[in-house]
Amino acid sequence: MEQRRSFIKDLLQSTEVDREVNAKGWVRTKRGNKQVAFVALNDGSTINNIQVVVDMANFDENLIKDITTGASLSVTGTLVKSMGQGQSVEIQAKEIEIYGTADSETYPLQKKGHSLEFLREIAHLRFRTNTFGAVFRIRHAMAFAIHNYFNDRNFYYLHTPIVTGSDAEGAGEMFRVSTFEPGKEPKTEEGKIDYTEDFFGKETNLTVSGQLEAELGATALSNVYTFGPTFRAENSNTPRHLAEFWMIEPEMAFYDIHDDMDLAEDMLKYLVKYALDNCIDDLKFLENRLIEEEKSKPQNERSEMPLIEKLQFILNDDFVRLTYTEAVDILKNSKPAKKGKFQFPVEWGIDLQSEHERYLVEKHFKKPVILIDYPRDIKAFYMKQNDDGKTVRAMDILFPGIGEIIGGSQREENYDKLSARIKEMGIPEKDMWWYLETRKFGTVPHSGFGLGFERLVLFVTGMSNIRDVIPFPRTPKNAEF
RNA sequence: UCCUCAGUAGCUCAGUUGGUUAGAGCACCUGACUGUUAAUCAGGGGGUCGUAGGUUCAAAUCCUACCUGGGGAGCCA
Repeated sequence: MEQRRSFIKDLLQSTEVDREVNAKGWVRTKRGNKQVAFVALNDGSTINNIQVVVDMANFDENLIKDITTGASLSVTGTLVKSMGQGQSVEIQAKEIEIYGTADSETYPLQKKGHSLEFLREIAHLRFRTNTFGAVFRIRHAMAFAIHNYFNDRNFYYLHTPIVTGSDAEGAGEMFRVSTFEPGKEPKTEEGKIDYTEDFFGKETNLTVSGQLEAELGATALSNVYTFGPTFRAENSNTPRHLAEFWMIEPEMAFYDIHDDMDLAEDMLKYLVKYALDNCIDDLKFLENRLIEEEKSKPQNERSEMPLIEKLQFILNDDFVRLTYTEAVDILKNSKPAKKGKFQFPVEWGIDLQSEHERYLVEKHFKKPVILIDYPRDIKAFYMKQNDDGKTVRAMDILFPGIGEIIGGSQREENYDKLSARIKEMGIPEKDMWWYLETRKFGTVPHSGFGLGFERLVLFVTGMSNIRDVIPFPRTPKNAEF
């Protein structure tokens, strides 16, 4: 009788031995001698492999030859207590079927470790490594936990459009969406491209944010969130930026900026705790990988604490909350400022530079920091204006090593103030009529924020390049796979 | 986009002030070994030194441009 396939994760936890089982997966390593071979098999259900013991006497020599790193197998045999050290159970193979061989001369993955840069060039195969297996299992867990978190708190998952007709958000350069043939665009009498002839009858782009649409949902459903792809055509070449990334944007009616911060902090802690509770094997692996990697670095470039401790540390303490103005005072009185070490001098009104944020988070407070009440001139039009006439109710959450992980604000709900600000900033009012109408009819105080999903995964996995926490990174000059 | 560092075997890297036939570890192939743990041991094959020019008797090594990648900055999530 055909044995039903078990996941390796379940087999490894099983105490029920001396029974026939079937496992399917990919070979990580094979070792042994003329009498017996040991095959480490992995099926992605866990970072751990199951050891398949092959008594050479029972199998065709050519079959065993084809079992090389990367080959895919179905193994039927007896789950037994391991005779060797290093694992509690193993499969004594009775039957082995090879689905696909992997020519050892040309298969790019080896038993030994590869650099992340090399693996990025073979992103179609990197899932098969321990590191990327761990990263993408954790990425899944975080996505799942986000839906859990919101579902448990009366939030509705709102699907905002990927193709948008408004370019008012001002969140960055956009990718145009058009069905015009390049070079053959119809022209108006003035010689400009005539978008009324285009598929949507107007100029359209890929979304840079679902926030404005989410606000519309929140003014009826109370609490909504979006979780979808976001596109920015910025020529950003850093380990923290992607042209295509995923963003979570909750939007809550009747929330002020303090409720907004409470939610953001609670959610981040929930997600970190979820990873610790559900992904500990993968986290342990990533922690060790990091320790190994940092051995070759000088002392001062190594992390201050191991990954798991760093995650636990986030849970234990409240995030520091202070105003932009207070932060500027701290920076002005800081050692680096007095010694002229900052490349950019600190002055009230400037947008804080990376070096300033890093000082606050990594040197001064040594914990996550939430900054609020930024100068209105450096923030978006929709943020609620404070009574001082100078600042807005914005909040940024800064994480060590990541920088801004969340950016949010209380929204301006006053029609007159909002439309005045739109005019002031030269945003085409005719494109914003629908947004403004939510302030005309039954307006409510409301708030929201945007969480960069990859930045979250970056923090939780301890990886250092954002291109290694999304399966197929899209960056300037790179859309391979 | 700017600054900076790098590109040598399938992978990771060494290669001195320019000087014979460019090396190592791992991987791969062959062989040995009765239970291995990224197995071990012995042997073997494997290179247009990122690309294109230039300097020189002579270039992996020096110069210029370009390409690719890392790190930092800006833009931001």
